[in-house]
Amino acid sequence: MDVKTVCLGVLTLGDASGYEIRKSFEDGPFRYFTDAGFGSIYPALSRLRRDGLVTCEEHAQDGRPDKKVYSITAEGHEAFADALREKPGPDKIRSDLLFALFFEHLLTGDFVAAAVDERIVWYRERLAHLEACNAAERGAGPAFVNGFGQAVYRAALAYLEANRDALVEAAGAPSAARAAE
Amino acid sequence: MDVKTVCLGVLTLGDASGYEIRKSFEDGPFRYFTDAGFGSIYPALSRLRRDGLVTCEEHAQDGRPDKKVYSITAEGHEAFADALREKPGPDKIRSDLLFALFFEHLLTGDFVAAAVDERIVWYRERLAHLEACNAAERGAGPAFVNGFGQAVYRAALAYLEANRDALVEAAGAPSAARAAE
DNA sequence: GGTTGCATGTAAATGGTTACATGATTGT
DNA sequence: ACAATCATGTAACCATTTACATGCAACC
Repeated sequence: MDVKTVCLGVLTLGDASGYEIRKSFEDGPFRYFTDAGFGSIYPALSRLRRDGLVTCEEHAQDGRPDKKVYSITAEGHEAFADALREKPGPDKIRSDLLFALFFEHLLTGDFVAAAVDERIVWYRERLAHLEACNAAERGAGPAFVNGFGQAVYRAALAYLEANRDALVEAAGAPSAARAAE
Repeated sequence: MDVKTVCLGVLTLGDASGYEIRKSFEDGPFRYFTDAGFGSIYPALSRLRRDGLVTCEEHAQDGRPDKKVYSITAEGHEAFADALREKPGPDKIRSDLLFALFFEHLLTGDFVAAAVDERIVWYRERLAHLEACNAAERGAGPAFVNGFGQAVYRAALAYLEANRDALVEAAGAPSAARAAE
């Protein structure tokens, strides 16, 4: 999903500034779809405005730059609905860690153990965040998406926990063995 | 993972041409890490060669362009091992479909049903492919990665199958209802 | 005094996709 | 005849990331 479409999606839920949209990418449900920073959001909003898909109202503030609050227009809604109906591309899992672990024979047991343990903690945090969301109140769509995320994270976490030791042993643990002597 | 590193990784498994590397992105285990096309692989190989991380031997062929077979060098191996040891970024799931389903209230039941059913078939195919791979023979790393993929795909598939009907109903099915009258 | 949060944006660099360009062979 | 497979590569375009640039307020 390109940044423009995701911004449009956020704006269907209510008016927001570029800063607030970014925040919603950090905390909100969109965290699991995009991680766009200011450098892509601000240009995206400018283009959406130029194309008439959003409007912008400036609210003066003291000691800070004007807050620009964006609202989606009727054309924006239409463009967004069109984008949603486009044939979605395939789901993708991208994991630098998994790529590295594929080459386990080039790594030490120490490294593998640390990396997997760190990822287990990370998945536990993510899962707790999803469980705390209470997405059911937001409607069927958000609940479905939240549930999907939970299912996938739970599976990933369980797999890492169950297979960590075997992989660490296979990699061999030179410095750990030395320390145990 | 950038294309250069993935190419290096493929070459640690054996010499290959750009064309063969691309093929391995379609069929092999790297399918789950990248989907780079020729337009990124050929420039990546040129840069790797320029930087001395790979060498290239041209094999003349009749009626076809020379086949350029690349081999990883000692410096290449070193650079690859360094890349593997870099702190991996977070795992990412990117799904256009899930994004669309979040906005279920803007979609028809028909659309949701078709999209989810299609994705169920897609996950079943992917899962079958992973199960057929017999990654265990290739070593502990490949087996671990393959198992992870299976675990995640199985969870995704089971979730879609279990929650499809509820989401379709929530979206409402205007044209289906009309047809049933 | 330093960090975090609020608030906006630009510019350069990176990286990747898509389309183009070529051309023989093999299978339907 | 047409599509697919083998085989390479370039060029234009697009999107995103990263770094820069500014500046106040609140908290520790």
